[in-house]
Order: sequence, then structure tokens, then C-alpha cells
Amino acid sequence: MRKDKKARLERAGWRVGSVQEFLGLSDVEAALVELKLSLSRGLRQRRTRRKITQAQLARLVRSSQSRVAKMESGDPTVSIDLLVRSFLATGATQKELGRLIADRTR
Amino acid sequence: MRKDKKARLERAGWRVGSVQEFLGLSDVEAALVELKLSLSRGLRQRRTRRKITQAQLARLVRSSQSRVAKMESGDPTVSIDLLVRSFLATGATQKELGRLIADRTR
DNA sequence: TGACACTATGTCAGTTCTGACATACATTCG
DNA sequence: CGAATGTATGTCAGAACTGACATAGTGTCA
Repeated sequence: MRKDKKARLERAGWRVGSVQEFLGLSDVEAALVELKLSLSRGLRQRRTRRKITQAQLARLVRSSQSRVAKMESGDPTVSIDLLVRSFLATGATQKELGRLIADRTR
Repeated sequence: MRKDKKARLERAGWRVGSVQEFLGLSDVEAALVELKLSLSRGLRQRRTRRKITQAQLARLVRSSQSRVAKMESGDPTVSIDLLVRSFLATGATQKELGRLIADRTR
């Protein structure tokens, strides 16, 4: 490969000549699904432990019962932002959030 | 308070008569800002440790250099979703993500 | 059985976030 | 100095997500 072409490609964001470290978006995608499931489970657990209904939690996070249901069922239209926001709204700390994510059980 | 009214309010999501456990969205909001900062720092750290540029990371997550810059600078238009996705795209595991969040340093 | 409380699912208009682009700024090197 | 490389910031059309609503399903109690 000509040197100027290599330089051009690298400038464009490629790592020419190195082993391909590209993760394949599918890997990241799979990890994201896992993460969302962890958050879903964690959220439902916290909610039921506190003995409040989906409607009550919805009010806490200024959302709706239907969206809470979607959060807890791992609906793909629910963002991580919303899951995290809701989890924190149950009174969880950032540390607890971190542990939930780190200590996931399959 | 009349009993039927109480029931109606509770159905609507209020916890009538109990101590107000409402967190005040501002608390959650503050926690979210903290969280985003943790992710920003973590992302930049992982990127620089791997000695890749913002443009290269952008390619990995199918984003753009400008958005990566925003991610790392804590720009408010960047979602947690995108931060997490990018962090994972650097090859981090869910466990590492959890630790990053749990072990934040101010 | 019916009434009630709770949860699940589909839909959609309005809001938020996104990649891309342009361009400015910063640093390094010859 | 100027060129090259990397990073920061503003903008915007299009994509993704949101709360709200309607409604269906599930469980419980009398």
C-alpha cells in the first residue's frame, strides 16, 4: 500500500495495518441489551421492595404507568437514560447503581 | 379527609398520609449530572490509554468526532445511552462499567 | 359472579438526541 | 512563519424516545 494512501485512511479513522480491534457493533449491542435487562430487574426489585405501584413510581419520575411497565419489561423503546433516572428516583445512589451493573447475575 | 377522596388520590399515585418520600427531581437531576461526568471521564481515560483519536473512536461507535468531543466534555446534549455505548465500544465490559460508576471519585 | 387494583401492550404527536457539517482553536514540527 | 493533526463548539434535519391515552389482561376479594 502506498504511504500517502495509508496516511489518508488513517486520518479518516482507520487503523491501517493493525489487528482489527473493531468490536462489531453487534457485540456492543448485545452488551447494551444485557445492561438494560440488569436495570429493568433492578428497578422492579427496588419498586416492589418499597411496595409501591407502577403508577406511584411513574409519578415520582414524572412519567406514566405504561412507560414504567415498559421499563420493567425490557421494552426496546425505553432508553438507558430513563431506566437510570427511574432507578435513582427510587432513592438509589450512584454507588448502588454501579453495583447493580457490576454484579449482574444472568 | 374523606375516605373516598383519599382512595381516589392514592389511585392517582399519591401516598396520602405518609411522610413525603418525594426526592425532588432536582436531586435525581444532580445525580444524573454526576453520573454523566463519571462516564465522560471514564471514556476519555479509556480512549487516551488506547492511544486513539476522537475521530477513530467516532468510527468505532458510528458517530462523529464532534459528538465524541461533546461526550468527553460533558455536553448536556449527550445522552447516557451514547456515553455507555461508547464506553462499551472501547472494549469495556459491563463489570468495568459498573465499577466506573460505583467507584467514582469527585 | 362483578368490582377493584395492578400490570401489559399498542399507538401517536411532541420533545429530545443524533450524526454530519462547518469552522474555530490548540499543539507540534520543520 | 505555515502545514498537519487533533480537539472544541454551533447548527440543523432527521431519527429516536417520551408521556399520555386507550384498552386488554391478571389477580384478589366478597
